[in-house]
Amino acid sequence: MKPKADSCACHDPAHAHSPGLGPVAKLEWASRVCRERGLRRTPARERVLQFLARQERPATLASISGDRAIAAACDPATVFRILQKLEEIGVARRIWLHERAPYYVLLAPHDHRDYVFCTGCGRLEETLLECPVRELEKEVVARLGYAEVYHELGFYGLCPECQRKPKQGLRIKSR
Amino acid sequence: MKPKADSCACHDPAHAHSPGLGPVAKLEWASRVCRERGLRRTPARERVLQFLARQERPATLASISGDRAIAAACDPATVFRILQKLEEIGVARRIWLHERAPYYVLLAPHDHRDYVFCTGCGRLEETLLECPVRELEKEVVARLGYAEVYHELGFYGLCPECQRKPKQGLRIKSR
DNA sequence: TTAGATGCAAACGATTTGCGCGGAA
DNA sequence: TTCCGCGCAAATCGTTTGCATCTAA
Repeated sequence: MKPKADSCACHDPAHAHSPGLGPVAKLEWASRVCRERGLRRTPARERVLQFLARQERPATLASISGDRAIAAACDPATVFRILQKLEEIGVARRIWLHERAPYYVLLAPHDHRDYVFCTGCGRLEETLLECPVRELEKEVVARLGYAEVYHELGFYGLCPECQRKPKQGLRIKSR
Repeated sequence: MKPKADSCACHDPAHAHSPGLGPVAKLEWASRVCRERGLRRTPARERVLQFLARQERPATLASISGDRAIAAACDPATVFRILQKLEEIGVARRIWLHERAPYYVLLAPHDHRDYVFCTGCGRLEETLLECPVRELEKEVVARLGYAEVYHELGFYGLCPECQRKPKQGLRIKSR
């Protein structure tokens, strides 16, 4: 864990946070940061990074370590530790979306997405809406004195499909 | 659980969501909704509601059931079930703020707050900033077809105090 | 009188850790 | 040759549930 690099960990307010890189560039960026931070290159981490890079939305530890290629090659505990490390060096972020289990997202410079989570079925999708909150981050810095500020914006509601279902199983199992 | 009332469960887009009621009015509102929904009036729930009503920020199950008055009077499991029920009838909401344990907030008509969470020490405070996201909720309804939409906006960063501490214990224990 | 609430203790689900081994640097 | 990273199994943590009892209505 060398104290080397200062690669973007997405805290730079100058970043546009919106369009985002493609999976390839993302993976490249992530690998580079890992290397710069002195992490050893291991097949396990390589797979996890690949998986995350092509993900369109946050993934849980279960879904990651459940992935065919990953499950075949490495233990969930390892995946957990990899994710932990990735978060530590600012390559991934752990977020909570009304579930007991956290989700993980690969960060990437100039990238920011917001999601809608269906409280009926748990479906998760990008809003693709212009996010007005980045301005507010500045306020949090200026008025409240916080540093390295980022935000998380989540929408919750019933997706069209769940609206058609009987009023019964509306809310997802509370766990 | 009678299907009676239709009291505001904070999904009405007409609501201003901003200033909010005082603790007393809040408690009154909550009690009323409980009654209308056919919940029995019990001392345990009364205390929990009182506690939540005077809270300025989201509270965890642990902090609630750890409260002197509450701990003396009822079991954590009971508090859990009360909170569960409150959420069910739209009086409280469960949210996640980068912790394994969820937080609970008492809802109230015309009330909406956003918080900043310090990733260094876990401190939680209101931003008191004008929240621009309510507009976006409409978009989520209009463009994505979701219903009963609400949002959650959280800011994360290092509070002034934690910025002064050594770079060591910066990030809170990941658990 | 009766269905909803409660307490206690046990069960669970998912993360997190200890430990000894193996492989990248 | 050294540590970092890995797998396996066990520990933890906080939530969630089963069941018998109590109580508001």
